[in-house]
Amino acid sequence: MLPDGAPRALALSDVAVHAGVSHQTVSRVVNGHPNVAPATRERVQRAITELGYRPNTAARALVTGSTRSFGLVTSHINQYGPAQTLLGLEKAARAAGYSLGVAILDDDSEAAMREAVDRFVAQSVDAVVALSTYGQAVEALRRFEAPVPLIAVQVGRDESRPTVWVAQEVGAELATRHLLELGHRTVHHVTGPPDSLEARGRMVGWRRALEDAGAPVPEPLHGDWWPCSGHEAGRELAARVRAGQDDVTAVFVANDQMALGLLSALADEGVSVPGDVSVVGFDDVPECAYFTPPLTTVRQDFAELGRRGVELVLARLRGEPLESQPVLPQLVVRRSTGPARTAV
Amino acid sequence: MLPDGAPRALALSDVAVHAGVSHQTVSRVVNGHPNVAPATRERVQRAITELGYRPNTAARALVTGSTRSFGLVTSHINQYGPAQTLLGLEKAARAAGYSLGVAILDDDSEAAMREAVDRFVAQSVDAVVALSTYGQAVEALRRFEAPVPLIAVQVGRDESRPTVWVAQEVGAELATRHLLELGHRTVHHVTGPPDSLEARGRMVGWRRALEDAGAPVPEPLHGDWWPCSGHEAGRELAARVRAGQDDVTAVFVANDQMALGLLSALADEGVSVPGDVSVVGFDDVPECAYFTPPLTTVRQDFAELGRRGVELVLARLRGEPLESQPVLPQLVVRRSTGPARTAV
DNA sequence: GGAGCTGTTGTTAACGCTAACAATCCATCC
DNA sequence: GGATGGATTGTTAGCGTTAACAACAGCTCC
Repeated sequence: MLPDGAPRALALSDVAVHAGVSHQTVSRVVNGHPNVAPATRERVQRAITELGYRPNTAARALVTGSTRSFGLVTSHINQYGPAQTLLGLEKAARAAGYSLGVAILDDDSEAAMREAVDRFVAQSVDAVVALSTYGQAVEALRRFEAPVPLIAVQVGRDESRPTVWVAQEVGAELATRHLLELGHRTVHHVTGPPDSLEARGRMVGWRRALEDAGAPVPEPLHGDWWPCSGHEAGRELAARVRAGQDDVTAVFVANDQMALGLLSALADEGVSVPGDVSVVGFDDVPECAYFTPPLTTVRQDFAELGRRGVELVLARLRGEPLESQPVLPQLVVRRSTGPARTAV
Repeated sequence: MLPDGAPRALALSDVAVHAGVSHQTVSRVVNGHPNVAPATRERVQRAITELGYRPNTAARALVTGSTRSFGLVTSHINQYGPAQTLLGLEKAARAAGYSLGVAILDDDSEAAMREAVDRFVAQSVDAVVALSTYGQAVEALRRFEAPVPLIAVQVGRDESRPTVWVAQEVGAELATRHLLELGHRTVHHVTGPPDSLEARGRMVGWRRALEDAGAPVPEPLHGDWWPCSGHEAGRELAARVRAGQDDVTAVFVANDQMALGLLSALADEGVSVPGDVSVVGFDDVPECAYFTPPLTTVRQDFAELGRRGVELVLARLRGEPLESQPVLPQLVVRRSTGPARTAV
């Protein structure tokens, strides 16, 4: 009886015997080297397909030092943006002949980040991509001296590392200006978690748009990306509306999920959207066209982000510098925004 | 000047020289073998930490034939369920000392599935986990003769392969019975895509609950998991409600996203939920407590699913059979369901 | 006190691949 | 016609690790 099913995988030498050449010639064919006679090449090709040979990645990695794989470090992969970016990354990596390993951080600490990167380095990945990480983890990234290229995706601009990012501020300005142009005196803001660079970028853009327009900058409300925090912010704002503080007529919420919670709270409290208050979100998740009312929001092209991330990695591996341009977000107007009521 | 930054990674032999032992002794310490004198072990340990040595995964894989890694094949990772399951899988794999590679299928064809599995096999992964795949891909999985264990997660029960799954029918029965118990004469159903095993399971459970109760089984409406298709179904049903077909008082929608679309369509058409029609979803995504109205739904514990998937893989690798029990879903009652109006 | 353990360490040979070099063949050129 | 050179093929070594075996110490036991 055989040890366990598989009778030992095929090696180069098996193919070589079958084709009547040396193993090195087979290696040359497999790797597409020039200087193999067409007839030989074809004979080897045939032997390969007949036997169903696949090169052993581990052996190759041992001698070349490259696994043709990337490591992806991320947290919050269960959220729309990161998941969508992962999709783009994997596809682009695969197209370039690389495979993708993932590590999900248990928390956003430096230790977790360091451990994940270390594990990838031990696996001899060719590069590590850090996706949408927060707080300490981002700081850590900045300081790391890894023996492989370290690329950051979607964490906002970072001078110290190669980075691919969406221009968060631009998106936030777009949203805020849209509301101001509708005649709102000012725009309130529900932020994301303070240690998220995306959240900070959106806050910066919001503030800048207000200041540029000479509008007052109200104290922002703080959220954590989840609908629940948006709901709380919504209750708070609804209370102010009912108390007659009529500067609350427009809200820019830092992501769509929180906007959903906010809409739900406003509806509960009898505040009409967009009649009393206009709301803009961020991300353009597929659901938001079906919110009540359909949500005006800022679309980020996450798949593109993933693609550019891989592009940047490949450029780095070839030793080219390639300065990446930010991906630009777009405003998507739906029914949650409307003109400000004319003041009393 | 050095070739390119890294001065060559440390090898066992470097540590051996530093500690004054043979490389094999270092290997024994690294792998926790018994029969190393405590004093030696400690000396080697110290050398390891001083030098910052990390074993080379490729070399180890070459000789052992195991990479201590799993491959995850999936599509639709941008949806809540798969993403959440990935989280559970990665964490459990890491805890067991395995790393995780991902392959995302471009489409649900057999060719795509075969190619993904092949790539993982060439990478010498220890096992391949297939997550929530559809159509041809699932069929393909059934026929594959891979040289590594192939485990299916979340695709419903499958006699031919080790499988971890949520009892979809049970969840669907829970939802349907809940509506019947509220006094609805029958329950309409919006399905998922027909080639999804989950969708089929939910339809089976829905039908069974109706038949058990002696209720009529209406023709189901077909969706594709996305909010847009739920919206269409909602318009269709709203039209029937307004046409006076008063058997449309309760709908079980195969996932929460479609339920959102449906709620939005009903609201647009002036159909009150739960006044005129009660709605139940499936998944319990974090948003659904903030839908208008908050959605009654069926909760699946995806993280648990991931954990059990890894458990099953590990059992297989140890050669134990381990028959996995299904994960049981739970009904979460919110405000989208209410008693049927008493008939005219 | 020597046979026979047991525990500890070292030596050697793989694993499957690529890189470097050597060898061969054949055409071309003076 | 032999030197020159390019194209093609083969040979050898080594990547860093583990497995198998050998070697040796120190102990127990009769």
